[in-house]
Amino acid sequence: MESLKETGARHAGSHGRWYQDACGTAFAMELLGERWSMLVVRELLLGPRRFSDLRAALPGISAKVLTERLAGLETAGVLLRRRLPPPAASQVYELRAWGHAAEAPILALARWAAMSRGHNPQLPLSPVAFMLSLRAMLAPGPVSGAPLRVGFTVAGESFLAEFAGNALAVRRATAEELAGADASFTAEAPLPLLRVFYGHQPLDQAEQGGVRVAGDRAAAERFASMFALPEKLA
Amino acid sequence: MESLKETGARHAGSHGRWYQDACGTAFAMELLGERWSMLVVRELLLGPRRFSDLRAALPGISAKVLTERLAGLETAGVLLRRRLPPPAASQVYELRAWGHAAEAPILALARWAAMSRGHNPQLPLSPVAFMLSLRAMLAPGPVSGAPLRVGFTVAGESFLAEFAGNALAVRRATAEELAGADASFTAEAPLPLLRVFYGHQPLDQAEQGGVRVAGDRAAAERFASMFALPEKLA
DNA sequence: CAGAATCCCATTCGATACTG
DNA sequence: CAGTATCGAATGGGATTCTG
Repeated sequence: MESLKETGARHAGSHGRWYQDACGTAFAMELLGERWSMLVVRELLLGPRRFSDLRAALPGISAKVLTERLAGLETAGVLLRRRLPPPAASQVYELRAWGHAAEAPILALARWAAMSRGHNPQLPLSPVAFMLSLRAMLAPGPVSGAPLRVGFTVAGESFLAEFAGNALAVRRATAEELAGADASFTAEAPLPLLRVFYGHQPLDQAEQGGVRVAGDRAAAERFASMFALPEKLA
Repeated sequence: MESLKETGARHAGSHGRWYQDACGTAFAMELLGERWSMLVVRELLLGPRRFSDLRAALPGISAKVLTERLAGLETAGVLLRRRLPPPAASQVYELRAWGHAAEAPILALARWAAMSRGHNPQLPLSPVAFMLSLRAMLAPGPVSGAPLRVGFTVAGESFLAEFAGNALAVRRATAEELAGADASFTAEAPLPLLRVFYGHQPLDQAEQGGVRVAGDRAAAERFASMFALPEKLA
């Protein structure tokens, strides 16, 4: 058993109230349980973001609260603040290794919530949240098949999804990388893409609704069929 | 109490402020993100509990807050309140199927928190939280081997852990069921057991520290060696 | 024991205004 | 753009009391 000294010291990043509970879940909720904290981490899971990026992705958060959450998460050791090299005089927030490991519980929560009736997928969704949903909702089991590289451009942000060996990796990408993909989806907003990936909407119908599909159409079809929302539970 | 006015069809169980976000993580945090909510669910994961059981397991929660959280979780569809048959005139709270499915994200959060330095395992721990930690920290990979049934009595509460096919099931048990187990651990509090399961403390040393080991000692040894805290991340 | 009802203070939120 | 400062309003939560 590790030493863990500190008689009565509080956890870093704690918000002044803390559970006296050794359970990891309790500790996790001290770190991520404040309003907005987990969504801030979510937005950082696909790479560093600036203050204004985060505000844009989290409609409803105020500058004050975002500032407070970023400071708390930094103190907690979840993320760090990095100043970009001179050309760009700006600052970005970036997850540390441990912060990045929060992806697993975050996706697990998303899968759980999606099993609820009452979950409303019509609300706004950030591009990052949409891309992460693909990782959350990749149908399990032997879906395998040939590797697949699929590009996404959603609301101006580009990503590359790489499927290989029954796992799906997602990262931000440049236009050049998207050119090398097997297929690409482009949309002004995530909502029409949700219809394709979780609503079983056929591709040609989606193209009426603001989705552009480029590249190998069969690959796009196969990729889209790999995702499904979990069944609802009572 | 919340009156649920408003035409806008808010999410059930929402606490009046809500994220406008279709992401499942956001919805999950609306349901479980309030202080104490997730820990209440945790305490129900191994079966129904009474109001006073929950208060005892969650030191620091007030009657008012517990009442509010139970009401909110019931409205959200996570749990339901059941009146026991006449002999016992009391009431219990019980997870619904969907509520029970929250075990996956709850354990994922626990694993994540355990990867942090700063996690203090010396704090008090409820018997349920300890038993769940076994499910969270079962070492992955081909640990297999013969099935194993191990009893636990912690602070007067008894459980049976059944390992088979690389999976570990845990449930409450009666004294008779414990008698049929391959081995049994008994302790007044979870802390000394933590030293055995996560601190690599040898059994005979643990027996100096308030742990009683009964039954097949080799089985007890093998079982204890199946668990490990995840490695810390920076 | 199980909870509802009150009281009341500390914290927190969001909006707005302001600054480098 | 990236925050800070301030302020009124809402909420949270602990303690206490009351009831069946």
